[in-house]
Amino acid sequence: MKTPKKRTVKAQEKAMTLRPSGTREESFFELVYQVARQIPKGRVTSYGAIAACLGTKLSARMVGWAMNGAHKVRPKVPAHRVVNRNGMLSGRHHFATETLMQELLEKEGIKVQDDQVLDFKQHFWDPMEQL
DNA sequence: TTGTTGACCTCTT
DNA sequence: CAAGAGGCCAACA
Repeated sequence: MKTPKKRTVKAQEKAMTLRPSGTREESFFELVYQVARQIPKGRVTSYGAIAACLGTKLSARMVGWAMNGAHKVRPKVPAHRVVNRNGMLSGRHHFATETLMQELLEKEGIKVQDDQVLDFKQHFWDPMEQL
């Protein structure tokens, strides 16, 4: 019996390539992207909400990391509609321009001030509501 | 190969 | 009420 606690790179790669369950390329990232794409215009959500929708609210960090390549995947993922639990534009620094996120949100009808979404609760969109 | 970091969230002291 | 630590998964050095 080999202690499975030790996850070697090979094991990870194997899990990603073989997929014992049968799933092919549905990794955490893909799920995040799909959920983020379902965000309606003029609405915003939080990383934790997406993570919770996937079943692992503890992996909220991964959601943010997934957004790191959001602009690389196609179709593009509206990462600007995703903010933290406080409604703060924590990821604005990672966009092409720091104001891009705010501009996009304002363009969709969302008011942002002080890197914070006004009426965040009002514009909040729950992924579980659609899924 | 291992170790550290990362656009977070929640609990505990 | 505020601050600190823990935990998740994946990519980078």
